[in-house]
Amino acid sequence: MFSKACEYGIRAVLFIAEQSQQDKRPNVNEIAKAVDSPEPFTAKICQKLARGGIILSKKGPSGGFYLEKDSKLTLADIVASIDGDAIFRGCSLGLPECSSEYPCPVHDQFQDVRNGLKRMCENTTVLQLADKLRKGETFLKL
Amino acid sequence: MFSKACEYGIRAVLFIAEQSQQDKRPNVNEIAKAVDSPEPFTAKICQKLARGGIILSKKGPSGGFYLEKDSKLTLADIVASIDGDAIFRGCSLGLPECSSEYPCPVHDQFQDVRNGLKRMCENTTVLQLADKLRKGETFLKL
DNA sequence: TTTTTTAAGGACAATTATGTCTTTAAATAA
DNA sequence: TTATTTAAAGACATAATTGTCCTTAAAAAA
Repeated sequence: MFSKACEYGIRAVLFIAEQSQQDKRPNVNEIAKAVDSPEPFTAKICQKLARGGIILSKKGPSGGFYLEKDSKLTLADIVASIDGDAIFRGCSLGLPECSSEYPCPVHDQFQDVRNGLKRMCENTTVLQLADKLRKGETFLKL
Repeated sequence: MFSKACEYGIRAVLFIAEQSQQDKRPNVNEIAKAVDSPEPFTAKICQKLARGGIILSKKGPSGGFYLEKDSKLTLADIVASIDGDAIFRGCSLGLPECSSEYPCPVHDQFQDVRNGLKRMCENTTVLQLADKLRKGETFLKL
């Protein structure tokens, strides 16, 4: 469904969000440990997310990655930033010209699934998910 | 969402189904042209589908690929045969132990989307889709 | 039987995704 | 100011996916 980079990226952002709520600013090493991902690859992904404005970063001692306290970030923002929006928009059979006027054989069937996915990702905020994490209701590794 | 191999595979099977309904048995060259896919790669995918019992094949002159007239094949069968069932079952964040007792942060949200996808793929038959193709209501390329 | 047509199979090549390492630049603290 | 900590950047390595090519085996037609 998502690329590995996107899986790690979502996990990383959720951890960063949860830490930010506690006024912490984890560095790559801490993030990689918390979400059980390869550290240098995680660094790459965090860089990309920071360049894309999805997360904020600060260099130097006690630096690291963080989110604004009132961030309105959604799952959809993270996914689009790493994997692009093909999963929300593209034809599931890869036809470049697929549309309702010129539909692929599964156009209608996938429309519903894709819209469901899109709506869910747009309506799920990172802060919501971080709350559940903090309460120990959900988990980021193992 | 799906691998390229799976996209080509679904398109190939739908073309084969539509041709089978007209008692034709297209060869790889005809399939690749009809669905606009690279011929040798398409051959590989058709081989795999034939080995998996998804489609039938016949060598020699006037040979090719075909389906039984009363095939009960669904989209889910094709996807599972090429990409496996991770898309229907696996954790969207890649956690190996994700479950309702030990859920990842997006477990509940994705449950619905994934179930929707699964149900749709299981309930959509290849013959249904081939009918629409034959009537010119849907398209396999461009 | 021979030739032709086709799928099957496997080796190979190219591309993309995943993952690592090293150097540089920024920021803080001493 | 200097040393230390950190992200940024880019080169590099590995693995997986995508794609090609060539040989073999099967089947039908001539």
